[in-house]
Amino acid sequence: MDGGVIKKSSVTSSEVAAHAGVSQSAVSRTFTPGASISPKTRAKVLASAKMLGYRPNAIARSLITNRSRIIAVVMAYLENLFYPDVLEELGRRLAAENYHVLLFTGFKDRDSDPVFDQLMQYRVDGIILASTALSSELSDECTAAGIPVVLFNRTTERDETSSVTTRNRDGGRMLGEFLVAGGHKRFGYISGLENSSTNRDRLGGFREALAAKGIDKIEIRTGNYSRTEAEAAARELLLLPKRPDAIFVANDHMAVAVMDVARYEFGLSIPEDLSIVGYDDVGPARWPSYGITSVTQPIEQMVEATVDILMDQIASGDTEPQHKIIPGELVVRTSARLPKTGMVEIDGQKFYRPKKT
Amino acid sequence: MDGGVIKKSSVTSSEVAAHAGVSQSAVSRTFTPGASISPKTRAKVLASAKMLGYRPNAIARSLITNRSRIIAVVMAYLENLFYPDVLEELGRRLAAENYHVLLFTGFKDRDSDPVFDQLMQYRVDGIILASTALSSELSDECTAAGIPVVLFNRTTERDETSSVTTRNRDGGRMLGEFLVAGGHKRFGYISGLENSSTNRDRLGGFREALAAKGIDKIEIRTGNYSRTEAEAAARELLLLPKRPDAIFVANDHMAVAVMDVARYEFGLSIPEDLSIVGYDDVGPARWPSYGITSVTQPIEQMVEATVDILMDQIASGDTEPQHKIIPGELVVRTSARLPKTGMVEIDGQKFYRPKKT
DNA sequence: CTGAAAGCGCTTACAG
DNA sequence: CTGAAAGCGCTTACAG
Repeated sequence: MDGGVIKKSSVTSSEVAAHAGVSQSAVSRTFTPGASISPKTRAKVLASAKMLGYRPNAIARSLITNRSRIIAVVMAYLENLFYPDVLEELGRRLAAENYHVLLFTGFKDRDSDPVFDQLMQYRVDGIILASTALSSELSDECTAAGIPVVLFNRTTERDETSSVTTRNRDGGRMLGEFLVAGGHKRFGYISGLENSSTNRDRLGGFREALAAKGIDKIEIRTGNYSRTEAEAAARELLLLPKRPDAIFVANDHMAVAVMDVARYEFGLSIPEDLSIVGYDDVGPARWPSYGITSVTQPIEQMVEATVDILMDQIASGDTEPQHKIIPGELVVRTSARLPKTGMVEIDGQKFYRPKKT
Repeated sequence: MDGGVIKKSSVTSSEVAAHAGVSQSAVSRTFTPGASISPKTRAKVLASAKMLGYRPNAIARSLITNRSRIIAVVMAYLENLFYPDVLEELGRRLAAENYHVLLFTGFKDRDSDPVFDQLMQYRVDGIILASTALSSELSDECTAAGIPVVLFNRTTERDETSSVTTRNRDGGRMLGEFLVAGGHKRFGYISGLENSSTNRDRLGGFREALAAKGIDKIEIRTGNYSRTEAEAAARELLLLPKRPDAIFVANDHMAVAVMDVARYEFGLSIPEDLSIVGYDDVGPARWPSYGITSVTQPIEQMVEATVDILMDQIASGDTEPQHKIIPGELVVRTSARLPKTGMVEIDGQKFYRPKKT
């Protein structure tokens, strides 16, 4: 009795061919969707393959097709649950397209050149940069090599690289209007990475909304998307002689830390003493301990757009930059005082949608 | 003027060889650490390579060396920050060994066979299973193919696959002793996946500690490592006529949800009305809103052990299962009433280390 | 539909 | 140290 899987290092298509009594080409065609092969031959091959435990070698296939079916994902800030959520959705969507994720973590800045070198060595079919920017030389190099690159949740100045973002400026503006309508008087802002496009746009929109009401003064401190730095920034703001009564924190990840500092170090009640709003609508923002009023970044839509751009560019070979901007929505919870009007409730979830005047 | 990077699909070693006036072998040797090549030839090659924008094709190299330098990481539960932390550390440590991570997410159960098929096609050099078990056939198949597999934070019954875990039984026991010493009388347990080894061990140790004090009754509900299910489990426990005064939740991710339910749905004070302890010592456990008394799972040590096993087995070709068990420690915070004795404070961090009797 | 053959871009004995 | 050559495991014209 034998009948089991052959215990050998790796079965090749030639071995299967020999076993099935066909050519190696026939084996290859059996495992190539759409190749011309008779049902009969195919069945023979499949039987032998199963018996021998054959699996096509994706490496050898890649070498010849010039397609690795691998997408490099460069992602930092994994401690911010927004990114693990994105990663999971990316994995799902790419798997559905029969692509795989080669993950590079821990590159927050433009120090990504070494990682980039490795991406290139693996001849990845596309690159998703979720929290890093490439230097423009690298970006050029990808374009030259015909490898599509998509920036996720970030743009570059000259828009020379494809990107998927949400309407950060609108979001910042909505939060500003919301806080003004809530009767707040003194405003603070805790920034993310100062030179990141999301940070600039959120602050820009916020400024604009306040300016429209004649408010020009915003106390700004830097949090760099880091919990620890956000805590320090919060302490500075809350120690101010004229303490803000509303703080916009550039993302929920930091907003959680800011709330903890306000409550547990300063003994403040939220939102009675201090209103806090964030951005992303990430997990902890929805936990009852925080209930952060926030602007959503719809992960599924963002990921879908990212994968669509990539698939399109891989198929067409045209890496002309594409930009997708997705609207977000202001979700109202308990971390900020409410305006008298403009609240809408849908399925138990509150939104702020003031009448346009 | 030219002098820029050549805009071509991909530069090969032969092109570099032609440009440098050497053989293709010489180019290969230049990029193979330890290969015998004269400094002079090497310099020539390097110069041409740079000028042409050459990067060795890792795919072609893999085909011939039978080493992809890719490790497959299968991971689920990314919404539990423990796992993103693990992922980041794994990325760092593997990168240091010049390995890369091919990530497969979203496979919680033994439904991992399709994903497994793909791992195999990419001829990965090793597999890390962080929240999935392979069926034993698959495990056998990896062994047959000589691919090292390490279970992270999980073991199998027959210990036929290498694993890295912490002393979950000891941890459960310590938590039990801690709660008994704290004067609690009625105990609840919210489980993780019931058939996971970590869950069984944590509960086993907890049971043992209580039994040693003559306590046999534990109200058990199932949380399956899911926030929503943990909330439901908490509601059931807190609705009991004789409500527990101490609940051990199988991990911090669920414990956070349980605390929120206790406080915001039942209006309970923690730890006055109810003590809660968790496991993992994950980010939110340390946030002041929660301050969960928990048992640490030292991620750096666990990841180091995992990578060590993998590197060892890849180098030696010997995939004999290895098991590494790392001790954890009971970190005391504010979510549970304190025992009168046995507390130790080190660097502002409290631990429970009762004298052994 | 099928097989023989070339070739993807490398590494690595082998001979010099 | 160096080059010519074989070969890794496939895909894909090409001819039949």
